[in-house]
Amino acid sequence: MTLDEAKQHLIQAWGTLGSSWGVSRTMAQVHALLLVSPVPMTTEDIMEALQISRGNVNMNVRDLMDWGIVRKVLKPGERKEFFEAEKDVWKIGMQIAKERKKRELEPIIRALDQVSTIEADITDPDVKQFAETVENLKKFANNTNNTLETIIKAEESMFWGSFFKLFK
Amino acid sequence: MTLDEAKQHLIQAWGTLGSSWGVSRTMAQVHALLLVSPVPMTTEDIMEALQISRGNVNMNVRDLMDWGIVRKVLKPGERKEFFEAEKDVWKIGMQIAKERKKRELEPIIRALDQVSTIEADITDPDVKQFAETVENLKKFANNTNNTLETIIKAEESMFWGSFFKLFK
DNA sequence: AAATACTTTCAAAATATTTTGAAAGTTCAA
DNA sequence: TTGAACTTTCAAAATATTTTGAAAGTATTT
Repeated sequence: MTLDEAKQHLIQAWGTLGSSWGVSRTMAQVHALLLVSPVPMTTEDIMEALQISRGNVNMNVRDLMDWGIVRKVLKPGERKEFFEAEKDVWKIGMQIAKERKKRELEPIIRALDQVSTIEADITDPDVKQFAETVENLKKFANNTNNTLETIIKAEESMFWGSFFKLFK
Repeated sequence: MTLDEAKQHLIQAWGTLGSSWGVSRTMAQVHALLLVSPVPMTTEDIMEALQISRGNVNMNVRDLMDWGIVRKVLKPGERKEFFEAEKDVWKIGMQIAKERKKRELEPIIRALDQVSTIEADITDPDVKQFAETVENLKKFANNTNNTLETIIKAEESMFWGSFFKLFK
């Protein structure tokens, strides 16, 4: 398998993985492409490599930056913008966990809290089952939230730990 | 908020959550509906509650059964099939983790292994970056896989633990 | 101030996914 | 064996999502 074949394989697989986790196929592919590139790429490089339009690249790169896993790089003397992906796989995982927690876990916790304000007769089996299920979902969601919080905090303090070591 | 309003809210929120995690909105809604129902429901009950077609209900219920979080219930003397959701939230979580591991994590690990068979000059920086990134992705994916495996196994042995206690 | 070199936006087009419903299939009782 | 009661399938229709590309916007140089 040549490098280009291998890259194509990986980009395809990453796109498929993305789309089964609710991330658009193309966004995942752009991410994979930047991930395996040894140097930052321009919009045109990406258009060329994935055969997609300028607008599409622009949009997906912006989303990846919103996720905090791709950065804009400006080269002195160049007008064009370059993009590079975070290469530390653990950091990528943490960043995605952090964002999904904020974007998807916290909203569902708020929705569950809302829905708990139901005022009704607890002797009605329908009401009872509902209240109980919601209560259990809340517990589970809060647990997940706290666990992630702990891991993310640990990760960040480890980062600052190594950061400060540089100055010892 | 009345029970019906609360149910509607929850079903909506669950649908939204599902679709941001790559599960079809309707499948998540059917799941939520069964989750808060105190009794098993028929295809027609579900059609009525969510205002969707028979074929749609049939398909989504089948998928939920494939995920192992909804069961078919046959009532003696009734021709119709009833469906009920697993109510134990922790079990639901474990079951989903188990399935996604099988359906999405393991395939990507295989893809990464495939892509590592690239035979090329390691002094080429392009090849080097690629090999390194793939290596790191593999480590991360295998780690995740093993962690899940451990949790699932622990969960299952706990289940068998409590199961056998019944016979003491 | 105008020209150049880019980036961003967004309505329309293309594509992908989901939904429908009627026909085919199945099961069971008479 | 037939027919009634149900479930499943799947091609076509509806809907949702993604993609395009050209126009508008922005920043920099001359």
